[in-house]
Amino acid sequence: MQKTRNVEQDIIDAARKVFQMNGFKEATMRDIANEANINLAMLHYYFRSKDNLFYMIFDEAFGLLYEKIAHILSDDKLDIFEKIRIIVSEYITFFNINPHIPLFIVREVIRNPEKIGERMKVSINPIPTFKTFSDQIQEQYEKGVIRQISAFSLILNIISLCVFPALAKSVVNQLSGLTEIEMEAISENRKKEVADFIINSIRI
Amino acid sequence: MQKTRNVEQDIIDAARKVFQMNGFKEATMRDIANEANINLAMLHYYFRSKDNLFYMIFDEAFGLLYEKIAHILSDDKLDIFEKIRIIVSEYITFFNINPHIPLFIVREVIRNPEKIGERMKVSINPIPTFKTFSDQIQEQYEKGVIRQISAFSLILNIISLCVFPALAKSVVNQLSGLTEIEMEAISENRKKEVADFIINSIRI
DNA sequence: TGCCTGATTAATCAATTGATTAAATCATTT
DNA sequence: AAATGATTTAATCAATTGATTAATCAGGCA
Repeated sequence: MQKTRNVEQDIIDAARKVFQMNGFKEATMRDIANEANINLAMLHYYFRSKDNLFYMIFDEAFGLLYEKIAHILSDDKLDIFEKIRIIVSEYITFFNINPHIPLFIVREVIRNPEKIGERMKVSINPIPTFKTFSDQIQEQYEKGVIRQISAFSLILNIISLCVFPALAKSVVNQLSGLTEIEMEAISENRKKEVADFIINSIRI
Repeated sequence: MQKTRNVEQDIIDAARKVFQMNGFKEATMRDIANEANINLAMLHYYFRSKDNLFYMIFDEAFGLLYEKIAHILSDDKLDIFEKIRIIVSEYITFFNINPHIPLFIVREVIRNPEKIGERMKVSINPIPTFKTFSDQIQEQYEKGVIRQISAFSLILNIISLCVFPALAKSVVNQLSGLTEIEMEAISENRKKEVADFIINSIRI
């Protein structure tokens, strides 16, 4: 009772894997075809060009990343500290599941800043998100709850602390000789540790 | 009175630029030859293969990064807070001058973990550096000066906060629409801001 | 000067890769 | 069953790229 396979979906799954792992240039249509268990001509039959396939994957990846933080930042039922804890926890989990996404995005932006920059902008709803969070920080600062910091800096610091360790995981792995399981435990620990680190830093 | 040009040095400079910008696979020997104002055959005449050239550039980049932090961490005349301020300042400066190095290294480790992992290890003197810093943290914790944190976590956080913004500069640039001069000013500001952020976080 | 060694060049090779084509196969409808 | 349109395949093309080769050039030395 095998369901007839969905070739398009197989291709997208294969493309996601191959593109995220290797980047646009190093990914080959033949690799994607193999991964999807079809041949090269079929791949071009379903998605006319490498560019087509690629932008589909890129938009999806960037959308996932952006939506996650935007959604939390603009939630007006959460206080600053709750937001920090949730973002840190969700991002660290996300990057454990999708370890190649941050490098993938950074790499492609560097390769083609104008074109990729455009695509990122269309994914972004023009930042009421940012305004909400920024006001919230200002408010808490005026109440004497936290030190002065710009929303920009705080968000950049949060993302830095979540993304970079995921990005550099293979480097740390190689240099430290830790096992996969040990790395996993450290990463799990970091959900609390990083949130505490950030909160301790801004709380007066 | 033109000094006769040093072709080897021209090649190394060209290779550094092209490899760091594009990574191993996307960099072409023809690009390097053009950048060095020689032709392809000359390039192979001086450095037999692309691999040869590449590892020279990789070792240099990784060595620079590592030596910088190792040197400061193992200096026993500096207290923890001084170390943090110096590392943050020097790394932020360094990544402004060499914006492609972090991505370059991460990318190549992912491309070829075993081979590149080996090369990184030979650049590293087996970490008395790390021991010194670790002891120092433990000591300050016992004196009640700082909160408990592992040397590993603290170093990872410091590096994350210095490297990631440099890495993601092109993304931020595209999304924010800030000018080069504004980005430069923010980066300069961050030297103090990031050091404060870290120190506030660990100081009791 | 004439030779010799190292530097330089143009041409070419083989492998890889995105893309296309034309033929073959399959499924659905009449 | 025949026909029609969608799917699948193998073969091929042109461009790119790392590497090599053979020929040429430059300049120091006998």
